Amino acid sequence: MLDIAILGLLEEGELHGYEIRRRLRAQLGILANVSFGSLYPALNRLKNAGAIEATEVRSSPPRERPPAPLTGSISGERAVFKARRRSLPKERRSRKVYRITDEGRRLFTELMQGGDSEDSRTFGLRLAFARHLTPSARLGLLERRRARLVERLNDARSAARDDSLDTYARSVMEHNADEVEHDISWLDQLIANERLVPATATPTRHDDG
Amino acid sequence: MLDIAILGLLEEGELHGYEIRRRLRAQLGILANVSFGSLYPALNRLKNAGAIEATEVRSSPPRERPPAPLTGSISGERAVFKARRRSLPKERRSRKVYRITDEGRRLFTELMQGGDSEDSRTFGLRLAFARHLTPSARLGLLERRRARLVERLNDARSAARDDSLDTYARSVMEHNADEVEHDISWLDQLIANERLVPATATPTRHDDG
DNA sequence: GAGTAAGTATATCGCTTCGATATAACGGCC
DNA sequence: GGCCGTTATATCGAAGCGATATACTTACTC
Repeated sequence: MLDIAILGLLEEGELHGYEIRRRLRAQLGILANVSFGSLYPALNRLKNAGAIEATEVRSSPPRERPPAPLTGSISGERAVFKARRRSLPKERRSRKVYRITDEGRRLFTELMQGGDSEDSRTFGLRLAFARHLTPSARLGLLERRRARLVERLNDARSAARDDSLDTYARSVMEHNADEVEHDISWLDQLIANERLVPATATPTRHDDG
Repeated sequence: MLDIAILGLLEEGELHGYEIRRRLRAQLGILANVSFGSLYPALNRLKNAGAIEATEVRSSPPRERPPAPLTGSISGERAVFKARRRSLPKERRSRKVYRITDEGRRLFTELMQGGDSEDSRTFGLRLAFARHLTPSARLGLLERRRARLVERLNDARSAARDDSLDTYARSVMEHNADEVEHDISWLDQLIANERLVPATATPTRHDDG
């Protein structure tokens, strides 16, 4: 699950760990509210699998710090320090910048297609990166998800009919079923849209600087 | 999370592992689609914590049916009997029947109240067992959840406004926000209902067997 | 200008949960 | 009699989470 998210982000450019997490939270919200305790192991896992490469970047702005504070020119150092504080908010401490490999791109495609999107998070993630899929793969993703939700709706409705449930449990079950229904009609819209504009769809390729 | 579900079920009568799982799936659906790989460790955990007790039951005489205090309906019993003659003789191999203790009841109350219901599953589980809470605790649960969802709605809306998102990602984000909004108005109804009927609320105490 | 709070960045630990799998006993079926 | 499906308990490895540790920088306050 995390693998899809990481590879999907790295498809668009190299990033370091902290930034990956920041973007996942900002762009995908609850879908990928990921903690470091899962992110860093996931990055190592992907690195060991050859899906990504890491480069250690030392905090090296073009200007070097004076090697030794030998003399009493404290004011000189202070000036440098001050100037630095103003002008370079960019380079911080050592980071590991991750870059996707060919194997990673292959794996990404595989993960995007394969398996069924059991939970809504995995599906949401896949759909969020759906521009990387071919139109037919995209349609397949939507339709498989829809089929699964129809199954679930049946279960949810029959669970809600259970006589042994009290007010609260029943309310939860009914709300649950309503949400699944809502999800299905959302998917129906997406599917209809896919079918209407098969050729016009998403010229989202952009040249990266 | 599982602890709440297990203790909540055992509040209403003693059950064995397999049956606990069956009921969780049937009655709570997606909320507690639990696997044995989490159920049995959870049962052992609770046992070690003194929250539940286990009794090994050897293949008892086929006459007795200990497990089901669910319905009092005659037709239901006849149906069970008939089904039994055909396919399921009900008493099979050795089982471990679990029973909640006083400590377990204390823990259950604590888990039901404590912490914030971060994910919707934990909240749904708590609400499904809300009849065990006092009216004020119930109201608190609903209001804390509502507050959290309002926060989340802000995040979701601002994430959906992000210009860098393509059609698919934006659709996911917007759908997400819509669902949160829907959740909030559902909660508003529940809260209004709680406030309207504070005395009439849920005399759900039932005499068992 | 010193102290400190907050932000950036990587990493690990223990715990929970999941999916897969093993094992075992029994009934139904051909 | 052999095999499959159901009931039942249990364990394993992998994945993910929350908490925590460490280290460096930047920003805010007195």
